[in-house]
Amino acid sequence: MTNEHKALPICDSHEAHHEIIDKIELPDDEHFFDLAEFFSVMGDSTRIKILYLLFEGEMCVCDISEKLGMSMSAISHQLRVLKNSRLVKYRKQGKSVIYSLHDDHIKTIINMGVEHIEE
Amino acid sequence: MTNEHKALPICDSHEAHHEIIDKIELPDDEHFFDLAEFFSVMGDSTRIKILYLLFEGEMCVCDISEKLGMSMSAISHQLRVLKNSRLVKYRKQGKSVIYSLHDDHIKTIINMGVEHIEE
DNA sequence: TAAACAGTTGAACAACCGTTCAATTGTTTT
DNA sequence: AAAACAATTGAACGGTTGTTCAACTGTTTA
Repeated sequence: MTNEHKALPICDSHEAHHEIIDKIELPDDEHFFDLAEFFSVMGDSTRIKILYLLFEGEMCVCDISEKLGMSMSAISHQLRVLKNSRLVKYRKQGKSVIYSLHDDHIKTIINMGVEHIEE
Repeated sequence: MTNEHKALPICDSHEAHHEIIDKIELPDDEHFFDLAEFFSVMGDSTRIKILYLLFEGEMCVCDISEKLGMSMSAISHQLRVLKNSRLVKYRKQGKSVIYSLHDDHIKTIINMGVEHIEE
């Protein structure tokens, strides 16, 4: 850890800019980390496809796997990520594990994304 | 490309499930790709920090760089990503390039993320 | 109890991504 | 015209991530 503070750039008009930017208070790094992590989870097309399927109702791993044409293992790995971020929940029924959306506001978030890319 | 269709799993109750899941129509792959790409752009803490700063008003690369304690190069690379996704826009002023939020609904999207992680 | 089945898990590999570094562009100042 | 400055760019490096494969768990069926 011999890292010293790197000399950061200071542009000519900084005397003026400082008055403004010094007043800005940002949340902790942890806040940004969590937020980025959440959006990262949405940032994979397989996971978004799974969420789209679950818009229609609960579904077992096998169904999702078949509908998306992907291995159960791949789907299971992704469901774990979605579960950890509280985007989906599950219940067990015999040999099956049945997944569903954790709650309904996920649809809203995705729709905001849809609006952005379509505008 | 000798890849044949892999044998996909079919669970016992699929006779029943098929009636439901066969009816589900998903958008094209491109739709999911674009959507995932958009959320991926939000899925990096440096980029979210930049957007947070721009909530407060327009800012040059130099200011952002100093406020976040990161090199101008790193910030510039990220601003390019944000620009390509139409999350920020810019204008030139002398030697400086001044960035601002592309529009206001970005705040809304981020706030939905904040709500999710805080609930 | 053994076989079949739905699902999970961990390791491994390739593809992707963010930062650094050095070189470069274009504008302004001297 | 030369020097200083704000910003961009491309290559390179290390770290992360998604899928595959094989092994495994737990439940149900024969």
